[in-house]
Amino acid sequence: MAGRNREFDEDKALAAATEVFWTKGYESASMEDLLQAMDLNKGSMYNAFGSKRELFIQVIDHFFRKEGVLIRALFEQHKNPIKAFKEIFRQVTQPADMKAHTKGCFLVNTLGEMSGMDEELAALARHKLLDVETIYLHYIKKGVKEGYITNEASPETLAKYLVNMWNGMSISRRMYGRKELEKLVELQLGVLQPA
Amino acid sequence: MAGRNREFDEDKALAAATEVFWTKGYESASMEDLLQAMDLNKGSMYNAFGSKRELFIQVIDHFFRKEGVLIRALFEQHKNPIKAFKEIFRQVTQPADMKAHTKGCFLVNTLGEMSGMDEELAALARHKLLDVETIYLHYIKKGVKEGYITNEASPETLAKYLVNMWNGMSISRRMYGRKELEKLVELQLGVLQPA
DNA sequence: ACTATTCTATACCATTCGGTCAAAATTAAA
DNA sequence: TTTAATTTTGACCGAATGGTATAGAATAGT
Repeated sequence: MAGRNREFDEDKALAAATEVFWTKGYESASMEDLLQAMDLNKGSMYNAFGSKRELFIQVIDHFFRKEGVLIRALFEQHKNPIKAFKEIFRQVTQPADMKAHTKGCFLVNTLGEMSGMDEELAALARHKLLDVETIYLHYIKKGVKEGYITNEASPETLAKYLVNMWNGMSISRRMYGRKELEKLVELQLGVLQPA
Repeated sequence: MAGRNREFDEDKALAAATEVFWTKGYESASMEDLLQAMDLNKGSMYNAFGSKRELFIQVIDHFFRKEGVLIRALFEQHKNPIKAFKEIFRQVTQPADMKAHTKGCFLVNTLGEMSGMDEELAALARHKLLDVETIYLHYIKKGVKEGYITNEASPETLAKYLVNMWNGMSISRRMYGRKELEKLVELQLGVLQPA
């Protein structure tokens, strides 16, 4: 009841696959691309993950497991949730590098690509984005109670508003320069505390 | 110096191809899909359009030629540009059918899919969206002069704000139901006339 | 009527696609 | 040390991909 040990690090393999899927999208990412990035042979990959589709599902899960933690951490670092949102949107206005800028948001990309093509994978991305909304909602409620957020719309609507803002900026970042994006962030976050 | 006449209607062929590209995206739309929808054989298609890529370029051009006219017409129908924007976003909250709802915005889909894969096609979609922005800008300026729009941000920023709102809603429509989308439209268009 | 040109229709092509399989290699339990 | 389980490796596969070539039908100018 035993066998040969795995030689590759599953986490690193998933991270490498994430990069490929994120950059190219699901359809355009070929198994050859993925195997090369993951540094695996076909057999190993299919033995470990089953198929391209199943790999993708694991990649999305793996991605959000890490991302969710980061988002929560940001809100915990700031008493004022608006400050946290500013940090979140700094990823958009001041991306690490040009490639990060072009890649956009993995979940938004996936929801866009898979809608109408593969409802199951679309739903996967959609649910992760709704999980983000749930995180937002929690800290927006807190922000309203503590007086940081004064807009009279319901926290539920405000949470959706911010997810929608994220969705929009994930597209608009491919259209506008840094200054323009920063003005958009300022205008849109201003809605949370009307004059 | 002559020859046989074309038997198919180029406009109808492009419209049929638009439907396929819009629903499936560029990569996922196969030539077989396209030829079947356009009701053409390979030879005719390659003779008339050159390649899948060139067909796509023509499809995008054809699409926006019609769409640009519709958008301008909407603004001409309403003295108050905010009313026109409400009409524009009614496409999102009250789509013709479920399929139209899932398809989203052709230009947003294309910009998302092609960014990082084919910069030329991405730029094509981006420029069309910037053309939309230019139309918005024109009528926003008018709306400010005539007192319909009171937000003190520059018309240029407001135009980008509305394009960004469109981009966001093109994704969010795959996440939320009608009522929720309507609340988002209300909240976001409210920004144009602060209390 | 003739000829040049352009259309349609279909057989065909090389390449790439995701995926399978069998053999060799490795390991842990018995 | 044997045995059974598991992974790695790379050859292999059928199907689908975008694209080409060729033959025949139709239509224009001469």
